[in-house]
Amino acid sequence: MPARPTSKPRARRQKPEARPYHHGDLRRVLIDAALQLAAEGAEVSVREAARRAAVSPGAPFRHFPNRDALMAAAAEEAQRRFRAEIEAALGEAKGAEAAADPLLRFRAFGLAYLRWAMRNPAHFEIISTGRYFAHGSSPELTRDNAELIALTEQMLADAAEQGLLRSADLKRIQIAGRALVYGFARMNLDGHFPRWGVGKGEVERMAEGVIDLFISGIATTD
Amino acid sequence: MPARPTSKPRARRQKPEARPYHHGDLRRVLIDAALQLAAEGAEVSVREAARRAAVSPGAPFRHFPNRDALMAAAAEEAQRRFRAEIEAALGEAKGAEAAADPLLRFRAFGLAYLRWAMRNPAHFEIISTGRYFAHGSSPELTRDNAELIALTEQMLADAAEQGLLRSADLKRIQIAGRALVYGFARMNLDGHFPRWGVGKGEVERMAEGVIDLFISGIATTD
DNA sequence: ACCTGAACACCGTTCAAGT
DNA sequence: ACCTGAACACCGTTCAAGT
Repeated sequence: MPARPTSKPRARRQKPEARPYHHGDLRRVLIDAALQLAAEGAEVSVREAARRAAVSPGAPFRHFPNRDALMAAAAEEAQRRFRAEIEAALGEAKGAEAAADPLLRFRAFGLAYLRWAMRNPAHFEIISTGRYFAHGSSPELTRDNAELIALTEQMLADAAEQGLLRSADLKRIQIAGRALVYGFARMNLDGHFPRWGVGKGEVERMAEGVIDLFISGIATTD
Repeated sequence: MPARPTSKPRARRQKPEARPYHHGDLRRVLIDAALQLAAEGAEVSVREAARRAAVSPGAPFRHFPNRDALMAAAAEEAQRRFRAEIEAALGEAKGAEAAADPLLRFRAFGLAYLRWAMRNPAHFEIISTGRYFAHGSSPELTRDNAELIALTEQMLADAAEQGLLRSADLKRIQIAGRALVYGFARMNLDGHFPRWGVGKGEVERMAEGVIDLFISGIATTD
């Protein structure tokens, strides 16, 4: 949408985007600024977000009680994007033979998870770290997360029903799978891969390899 | 060691612990303060460490060029303790049948890794996170880490030689194993376990279960 | 109803001055 | 050689005052 500088000065409400911000959706703008800052590898500070929104240092506190609340809101937004991509990937996988094979869907899930984490490390961190804010205090984050957990739980239950799993301890498999995938994502984030001899270009291939290793480990051998 | 307040005032060097600090090994004291702060769940700040050492805010900068250097020094100390515990655990395992079975040693390694991480989460974070400082800038951390990596590498090579592994891709197994164990430790650290229905008391048992699941997945079935 | 701008208590870091 | 204490530029947060 182009700006509309030709509108009369003092335009009445209707479209409150005549001047840059000042009256725009500051909340939204602050969240976007926070995500941008993180993506740039910078520390996310309320003041810098305010600066980018061209408002005074105190203005953000009219929309968020404190810094953690801003981070939580940013995390909610990032999680929304994360989820959208995972569900899109699962949607694609559904068309193929994956519809019948729950372990292929499990694989597609893990792959989508890692691909997003590899490509959006800073946003992934905001979602998953426990440092910035109490994850449990956001109902949206809690619900979203529970739904993703339920999704993989169902895949494993289906797999078990079809006799595809060597072990009946689904909870253990699920947590091991999540630890694997979360650990891989965090190794990337925390800069561990150089010392493991995994170069930038190999990371996504290695992600796939590691997922396949895990799945072949839990699957019945036939 | 008890203090020696009976020594003459103005005691010559020899034992520079007559007065609390002020001339003691401030560097050491600051590192310990940083580790204590982390263990208490507080933010580690140079100023607070200085306060605990009863020195002025500028004093630490005579021993560390900046905050990151203090964090790196704290990480080196934590890594030393971490390594000591892992090697002790491997030493014990060596007596038993584990000496002959490289996968049992691999298991003992993973268990010791997770046990330490579960019991010292804040120190584990200082070691492993990439945020506080550039891990590669500390030769000691780099060397220590490389040695631990070489250790597990050797275990897997032995296992492969004895025909205990289903796959010949040792690098992939090694990275998957590390991702599993690192991810589990971080899930604990980042407060994920409540939402996965893993209670405080179950975490260590689950750690064991997850390691066993992984090993049974990579081992030849016989 | 929302924003400004000054203020406060923090923090990392520097630097002259002290011993 | 090492530490103090004041200073500076930041940050989160509050609050009176403006529109």
